[in-house]
Amino acid sequence: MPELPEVETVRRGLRPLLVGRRILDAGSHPSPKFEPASQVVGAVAVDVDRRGKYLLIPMDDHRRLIIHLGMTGRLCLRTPGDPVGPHVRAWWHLDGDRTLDYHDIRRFGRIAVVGEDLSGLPTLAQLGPEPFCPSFTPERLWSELRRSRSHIKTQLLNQRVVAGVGNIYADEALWRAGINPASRQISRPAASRLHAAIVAVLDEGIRHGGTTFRDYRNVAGRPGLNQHRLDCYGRAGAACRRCGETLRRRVVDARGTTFCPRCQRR
DNA sequence: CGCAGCGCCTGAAGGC
DNA sequence: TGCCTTCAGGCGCTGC
Repeated sequence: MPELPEVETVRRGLRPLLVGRRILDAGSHPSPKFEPASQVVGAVAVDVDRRGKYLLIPMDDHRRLIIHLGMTGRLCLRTPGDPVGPHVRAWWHLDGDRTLDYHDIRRFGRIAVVGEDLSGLPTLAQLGPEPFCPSFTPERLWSELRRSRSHIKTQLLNQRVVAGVGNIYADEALWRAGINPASRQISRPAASRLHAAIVAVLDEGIRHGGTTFRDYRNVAGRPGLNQHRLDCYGRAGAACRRCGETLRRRVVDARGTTFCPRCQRR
């Protein structure tokens, strides 16, 4: 489940492989979610950027190739003679005789080519602040959270509040801030703790190459290391590292959620 | 306009 | 052993 740290790790690996390369040919799985891949044939990749969980690849014709990895998306470079994986949903043949393959077992990902207009991608168009950007402040988070009565965890998963947080890092941040995921209102000091926790867990995720539970791999095909450092997600039934209570799992708005019933009281 | 609920997908895991 | 059911979840869409 690629979230911001996983997508950022992919971005860093992909950039040196792709920048300056011309797309000589491309193809895709027959689905509107992947067919736009072929629209960049003939163009040269100028950079590899990221916004939230989206990869944005500006081309020399001023359009951008957008890739969202969904739940199981992977990007990797293939050399001639390498076997083609069974779940390749799109591919771009580059000058230099390499092919960038987009694998996606469950096809939750998406590919688009856009110019200035992002109206075809409303989630990207309305994305909230980048967590590491100075515009993401405790004040801004608190005022955003006060506008809604949804569960706090659900609000963290809303990409308009802050860009790039998914299920794993939402659970980690709420655990670290000592906030119950089913809270609907939090205090100003709690919002401040949550802000710091979001930034910290995402930063640690990036520094450890992302979190691999099952499918996530970087561009080199290797899993991340951050799964060994998580305090909360995936640890239901184990002891809380802060208070020793047994971590519990429940469902919050249809999302599996792990939390500590003692140090994340309502 | 906000938000709850559903559908999309496939492989892994568990039950019988 | 093998079949069936359930689960994982980001996001687009629908409808209240």
